[in-house]
Amino acid sequence: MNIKQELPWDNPRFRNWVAVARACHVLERTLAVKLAPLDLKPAQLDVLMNLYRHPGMSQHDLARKLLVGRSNITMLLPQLEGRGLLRREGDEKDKRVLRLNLTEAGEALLMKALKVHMALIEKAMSQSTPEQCDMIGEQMRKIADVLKEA
Amino acid sequence: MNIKQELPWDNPRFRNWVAVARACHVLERTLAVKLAPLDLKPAQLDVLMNLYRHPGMSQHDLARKLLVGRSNITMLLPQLEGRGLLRREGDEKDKRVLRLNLTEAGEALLMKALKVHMALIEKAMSQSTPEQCDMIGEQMRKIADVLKEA
DNA sequence: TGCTTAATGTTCATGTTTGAACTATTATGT
DNA sequence: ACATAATAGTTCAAACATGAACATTAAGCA
Repeated sequence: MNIKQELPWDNPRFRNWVAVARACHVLERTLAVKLAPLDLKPAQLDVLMNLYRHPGMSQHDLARKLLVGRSNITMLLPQLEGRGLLRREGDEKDKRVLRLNLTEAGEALLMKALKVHMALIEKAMSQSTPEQCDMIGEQMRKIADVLKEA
Repeated sequence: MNIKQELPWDNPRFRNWVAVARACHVLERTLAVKLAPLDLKPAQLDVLMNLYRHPGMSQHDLARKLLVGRSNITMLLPQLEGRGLLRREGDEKDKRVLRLNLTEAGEALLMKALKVHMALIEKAMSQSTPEQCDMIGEQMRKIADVLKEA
C-alpha cells in the first residue's frame, strides 16, 4: 500500500473548503475587533440575534441554535443579564425551563451591533454577484444539513 | 431617525453568510469528533498540515498562517513535540527563531488524519458541482483578501 | 398511584485561547 | 560603534469553552 495517498492539496474540494474555513476565521476575528467598542463578543451577539428572532426561547433551544453546549449558555447569560440586556423568567407550566427575552436595552445594543456586522458582511460579500451569493448560501445550507446527520 | 433600520435577516448577503458560518462551525465540530480516535484536535491538525507544506517554517510564520497569536503556538507545540510528531531546532543564522519540521511519526499521523479530514470534506462538498465548488473557493479567497486589509 | 426514564439547567474540573509584559537577539540609523 | 527599534519566542493571568456529574422537574407506563 502506498503511504502517500493522493494528497488533499491537489484536490479542488479540499482547497476550496480550506478557503471557506479561512474566510470564516478572518471575518470572525475582524468582527471581534469591530464589536469591541460596544463591549460585545461575537458569541454574545449571536445570543442577542437569536433572542430577537425567537423571543421566549429556552436555554436549551438557544444552545442548539448556537451549536454549543448547555453549560456554555449557563456561563454566557449572566454577563448579559447583569448588563440588563436580557431577562430570564421561569416558565409557568414547566418549572425546569427559563424563558429568555431581550430588554429594551438589549434590543437597542443589538441594533447597533447589527450595523457593524452588516457592514462587514457587505464588504465581504460585495465582491460576489447576487446569483453567486445565493448559490453559496444554498450550498452551505446543504452542507450543514448533510453533516448534521453524520 | 428610525431605530429599526432595515433588518439584516431580509438581506440575502446576510442570510447567506450566516449559512457559511454555520456550515463551517458544523464541519469543525464534526471533524473534532472524527479526529478523536487519533488523539488529535483540529488545531493540531492545522499545525501538522502547515509543517508538511512548509518545512522549516518558524513559529511566527506558523502563527500567521493559522491566524492565531504567537503565544498560542508556544502553548500548542510542546504537546506535539512531546509526542514526537515534530522537531524544533534553533536557526543557525538567527538565534531567535526556531525551525519546525515534522518527524516520520508526525508525517504518518498526518496522513491518517488527512484521510479523515478529506472524507469529511468530500461528504460535505459532494453536493456541489465542480464548477460551483471552484466558484465558492474563488469567492472565499477574495473575501479573505479584502478583509485582511481591513 | 408509584417507579423509571428523560429533559432542563447548574456546577465544577479541565483544557484552550488570548493579549500584555518580559527576555534575548538582530536591524537600523546616527 | 553605539543607542534605539524591531523581531522571535516565552510566561502568566484572565477569559472562554467543554463535558461529565448533579439537582430538580416532567413524562411515560406498569
